[in-house]
Amino acid sequence: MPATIRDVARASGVHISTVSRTFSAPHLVNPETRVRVLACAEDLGYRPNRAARALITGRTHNIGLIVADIANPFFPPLIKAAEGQARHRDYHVFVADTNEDPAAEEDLVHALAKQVDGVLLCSPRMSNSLIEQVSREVPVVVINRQVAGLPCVMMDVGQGARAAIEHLLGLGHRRIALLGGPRGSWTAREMRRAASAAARGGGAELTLLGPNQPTETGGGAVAEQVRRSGVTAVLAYNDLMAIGLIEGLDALGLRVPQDVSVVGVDDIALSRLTRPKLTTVATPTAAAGRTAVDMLLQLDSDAPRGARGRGAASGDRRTTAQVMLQTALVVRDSTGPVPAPGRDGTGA
Amino acid sequence: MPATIRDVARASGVHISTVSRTFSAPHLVNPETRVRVLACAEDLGYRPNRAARALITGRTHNIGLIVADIANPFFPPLIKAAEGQARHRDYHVFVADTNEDPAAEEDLVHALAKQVDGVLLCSPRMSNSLIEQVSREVPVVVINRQVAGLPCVMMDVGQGARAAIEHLLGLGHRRIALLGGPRGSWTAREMRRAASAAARGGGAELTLLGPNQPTETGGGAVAEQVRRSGVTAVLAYNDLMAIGLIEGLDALGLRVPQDVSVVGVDDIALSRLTRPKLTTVATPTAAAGRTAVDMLLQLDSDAPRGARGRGAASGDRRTTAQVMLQTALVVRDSTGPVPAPGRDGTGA
DNA sequence: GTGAAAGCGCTAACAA
DNA sequence: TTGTTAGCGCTTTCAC
Repeated sequence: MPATIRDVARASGVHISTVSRTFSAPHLVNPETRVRVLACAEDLGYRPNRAARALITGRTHNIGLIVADIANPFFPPLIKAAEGQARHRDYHVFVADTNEDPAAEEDLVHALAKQVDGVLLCSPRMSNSLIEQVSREVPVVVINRQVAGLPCVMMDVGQGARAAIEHLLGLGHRRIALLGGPRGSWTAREMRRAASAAARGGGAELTLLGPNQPTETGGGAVAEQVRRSGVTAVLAYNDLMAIGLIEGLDALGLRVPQDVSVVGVDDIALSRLTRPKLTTVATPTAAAGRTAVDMLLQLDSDAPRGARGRGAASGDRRTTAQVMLQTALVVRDSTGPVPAPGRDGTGA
Repeated sequence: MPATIRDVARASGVHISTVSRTFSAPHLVNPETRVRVLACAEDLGYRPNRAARALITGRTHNIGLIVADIANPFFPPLIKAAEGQARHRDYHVFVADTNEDPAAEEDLVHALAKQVDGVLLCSPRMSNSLIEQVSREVPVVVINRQVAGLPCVMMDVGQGARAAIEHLLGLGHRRIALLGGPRGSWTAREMRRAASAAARGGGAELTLLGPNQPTETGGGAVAEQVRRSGVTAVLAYNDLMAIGLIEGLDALGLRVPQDVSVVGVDDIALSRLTRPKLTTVATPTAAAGRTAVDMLLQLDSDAPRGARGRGAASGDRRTTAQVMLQTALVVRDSTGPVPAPGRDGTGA
């Protein structure tokens, strides 16, 4: 039913290769021929079949975007930005959800590999070595993780965690807890490292709680632990956990920020809408999505491809960019001065 | 670099057509040959190229999912559910964002058409006639809208709106406002119709405010109008607007639910986390995503396709299902009894 | 049960 | 500037 290149050729009285050129190398065809072909194409509603084209050019003009959980509010802005940037460059985006399952990540990369020019791996839970391995099958840009030798887009959560701890120190807190994230998370590791250093430098004690599910439920689940630990402030792995924790503390009769200060990470839209409004480390998720797409497409345009170009210099290691995006502490209402001794929730 | 069917054929000493059969019609090949071929394939890391296969079978095993705004919290659960269901059936999903732009919707369908077996149109802003038109190019399932002759998955927001109004009537409210949604929204129209009827039936006066942007900002923007209108309760087009409205009313010194009751629609995750917790009409978004995928794939398996089957009975109108999913009112803390006269925010 | 051959829609040498 | 030819990776008749 849909018109093919042959239909257009027939209608405009030229060979199919001329039609092909009209679309993929217009400058190589006589202007008059071109307008005629274009008119016929328009007429028939012809659009080149990208899949057929990909078969020979080696470029699909598709990319894959693999995330742990589409419904986690951290990801949608990233997905939206990546998709927008990709489409702006005339690429379509496969989105896939792994449900936080490392094995699903690997499967997905393999399944998508033939249909895409590259894959964006967001906050992968796979091991670094596995990532390197799959990156030999299809170009990969990693988001939210550093993998040596691979292009990566990271957010400087280390700096963010430091800023958060210093903010808490400045409010007088000396007993602080870090609500860790999921096992295998690069972000969680970076936060831990930076928060520990900052706490140590400020003469504060940092209690590590975790690993935890990076969700509201995960945050609520540790409320009791937080209470028992006697800390006066908490830095959570992300906003969702922070919000869950605040709810949990509330249920235990502890007020935020009067009894306990809580800081999140990500600055999801939600963090502005809860009561109290959340103090959090804003991460540039949309920028990360755009940047990652640009890097992937850059990689792609460098790489030799296609039926003919195969086996050429495709193995050369070009300098692989690693980008670190800045974060910023946003102080809202969930942090406050350390409570006076005796006023804390564990006492009277 | 990636292994092709020919590599496998060479390695296992059979013709490529035998390898092909091993994957697409295993029962037609001798068990012994089959295991040998499979072993070689495994060995070489061979996976059939779906795009090449699609060229001849006419089935891409991809679907398109077109939404107005990925970052609108209403959509991610739907996207997640649809993607999960699709992948469960061995389909990959292109996700595209139109930024609420009807023209972008049309472009996207055309751009995706050749690469997918069908498209899911979520809350489309296009006209019905345009939807019918594009549905002739590629199978379409419409979500959140009724289009005659096309398969549709709807949520019964009419019933939901009625339940919400009745809930408010039961609390004594007689002056109620309906915060309308965006222009061209089927949901907005259904809500208006049902809410008007229910209000009339209950002897209440319904003030229509809108159309509005279906966002938090859109909700906040009408707070002043709501105050001036003197209503004691508001039914908002969606939760985001309801939450924005509550914020806006708060800024004007009006308390929810003491001064004004507010009901949302959708029951997004967020609605459980704000203060007050939102009373809202829960819509089964995940179920809608799954159902729509199932309907699309059903359609797909009915349709004759492929290079050979072309032009057969592809024009026949099979009975196109239209599914209406139930909604449910969830009463939380943003609704309460009508304030006693004199206590309302416009007075002392 | 397997191989030979044609061809899906398209691009890319090469020749004219 | 245009046409000819070969072929991307795969499936599917049709013989054998």
